[in-house]
Amino acid sequence: MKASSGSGRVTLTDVARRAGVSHATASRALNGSARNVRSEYRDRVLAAAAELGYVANTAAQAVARGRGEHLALLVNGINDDYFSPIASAVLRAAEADDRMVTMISSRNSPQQATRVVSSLRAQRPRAVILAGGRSVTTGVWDRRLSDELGAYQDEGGRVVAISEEGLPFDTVAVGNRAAGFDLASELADLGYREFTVLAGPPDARTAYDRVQGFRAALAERGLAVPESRVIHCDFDRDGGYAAAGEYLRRRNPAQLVFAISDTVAVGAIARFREAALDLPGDVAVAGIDDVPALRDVSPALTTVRLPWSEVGRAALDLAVEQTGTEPRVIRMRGHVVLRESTPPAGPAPD
Amino acid sequence: MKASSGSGRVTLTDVARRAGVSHATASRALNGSARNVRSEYRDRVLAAAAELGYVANTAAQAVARGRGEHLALLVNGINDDYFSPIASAVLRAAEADDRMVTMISSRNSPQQATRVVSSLRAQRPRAVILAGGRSVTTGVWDRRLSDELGAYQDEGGRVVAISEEGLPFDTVAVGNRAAGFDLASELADLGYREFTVLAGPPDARTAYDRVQGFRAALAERGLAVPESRVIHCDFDRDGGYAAAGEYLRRRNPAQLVFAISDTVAVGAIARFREAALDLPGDVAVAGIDDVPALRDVSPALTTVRLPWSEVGRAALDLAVEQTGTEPRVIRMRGHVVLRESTPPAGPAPD
DNA sequence: TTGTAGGCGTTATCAC
DNA sequence: GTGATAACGCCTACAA
Repeated sequence: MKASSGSGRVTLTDVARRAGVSHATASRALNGSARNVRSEYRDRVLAAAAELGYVANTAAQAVARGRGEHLALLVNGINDDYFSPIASAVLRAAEADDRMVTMISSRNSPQQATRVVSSLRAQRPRAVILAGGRSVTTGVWDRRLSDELGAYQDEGGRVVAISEEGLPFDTVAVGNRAAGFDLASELADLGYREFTVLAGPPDARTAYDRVQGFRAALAERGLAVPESRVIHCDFDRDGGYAAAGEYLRRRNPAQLVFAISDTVAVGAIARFREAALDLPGDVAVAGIDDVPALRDVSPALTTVRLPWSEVGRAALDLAVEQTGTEPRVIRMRGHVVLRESTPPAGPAPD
Repeated sequence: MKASSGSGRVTLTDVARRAGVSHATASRALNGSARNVRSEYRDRVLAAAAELGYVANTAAQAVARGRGEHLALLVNGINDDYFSPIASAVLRAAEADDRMVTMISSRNSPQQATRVVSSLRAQRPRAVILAGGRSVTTGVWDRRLSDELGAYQDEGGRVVAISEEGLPFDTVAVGNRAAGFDLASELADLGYREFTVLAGPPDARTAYDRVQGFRAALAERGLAVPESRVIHCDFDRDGGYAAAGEYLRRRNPAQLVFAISDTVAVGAIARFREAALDLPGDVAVAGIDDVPALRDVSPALTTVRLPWSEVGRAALDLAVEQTGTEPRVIRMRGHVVLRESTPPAGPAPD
């Protein structure tokens, strides 16, 4: 039944020989596109392959076809605590499609990124997906990286960017600006008027867009966030913790603290709790992302759920679909989830 | 400088031609092992490669050499909320080594797993790492999967298993039993005497080992967990939530609820909070894993930190090191982290 | 040290 | 439909 007996690998030639046909026929029966093989032969080949435990060599296929079938996923760092929801969404979509994905991290560095894309290029994947997202600073997209990706495209590869708009590639845009906008709208509707923003790094596009959207919605209502109430910080839990400390230090309390992400919000909450603040009594808190691992924080966090699964799905479709056309951009929008951390507020602050 | 000009891919032959040497020399200068190439030629080749933007085709290399340089990582599912700490540890180690990793999920199913290993085999990676871990049921390791992995080994590939002991491969064992043992020891020292165990699935090896260790430590002290206080559940947050509900229903309160993982513990805590229990006043809670995203739950969770980074490192070393010897096994042990959720307890329960 | 030639496992082009 | 035969891009004896 299973002949893992011999120590060597089984090749197509072996299968062909055993089936009494040529390599060509065996190839066609097993992996070929045109299904022009007499069923008798086809069966013999399939049987032989099964008996020998034959497994096609994708590397050889890749060199013969000029390109592999797998996808490459470029993330910009692998944290211990959370895995980029974007990356895991892409992985899940790929799983559903039975696609292999090779992951590689750019280590948050443009220099490394070009090196890394170069070695991605070496793999000749069908497409590379840029799962940039949260911590990507605008600076990462320097000239060389673009060149490298351009070269890859020239070679016939597809590039799909997630959440990084403005790149000359197919892109799936998550509505970062919209997320901020919708959140601010709902909060204003709840009666909030005075906000402090934990704004993330000044050069992080994602963070910037979220803050922009937030402010735009407020502006429509004649509200605003003065610069004195914008606190920049790292795009993670500790950044939120530190920023919350700064907030306390400034002694300029707001009704609500808007953190550009749930992780930042959680750090802030931890800090507030240390300061014995009552949440949401003393201050309300809201984030963006709706990270599942944080469902059980208390108070339950108001946030904006981003449609990561759909984003992953869309990215995969873009990566696989054969379109020689212009860069396409798919736009997605999250939705606000109101929870305990932002109860309805009185019409005016103290 | 950079000639991404032409739309075709640049091959070794192109580089050789431009440098005025043979394929062979170019190959040796760029990727070869023996450094037997006159420095003048070498420089010319390197220059030509740079000018042309040459990137070696790993697929072709893999065909020629018989095996690729990348690693394959088999996980058993990709969750939205957290990414297996094992997988991310392996990824980080690979990143440090500049190794590419192709990820694939077995989808928690033995049938799928064999299929999946088969397609892994097709990629001819240098090694495949089994990042099984938490949700692997013993049943997953059925005959066919082993056969498939065996065949892969026969072909010259290396297999490294993480946290799944007893397999005929190199393995990095995390001390699951030890984790349970150490935790129970510390808790007993704190004065706890009566425990309920949220034990995870009956057929999950990891969970089983943790419970075993827990009981063993208690036994040494003349303590025990009666079967009536063992509650099986899914190995995730919702499992913990449900199990905690069952605990409440049984009206058989214990001093401490031991959940076989932090995620389970968090679900339980959520349920307890809904029931308006005071934690840790009414009941203490402890878990295992020390998942970073859960650092800020309240009360802060007593747990066992497992050395995932070291595990990942070790797995990578095993995967890369050339040892034709017997299956090696590296054993690692975590350490207990006592926090608010398990304050010192009085010597006797009520 | 360098180049020539053959081979790695598949696919693709053509005659048959 | 099927089977030689030539790519595919690279590596590696082997010979020079």
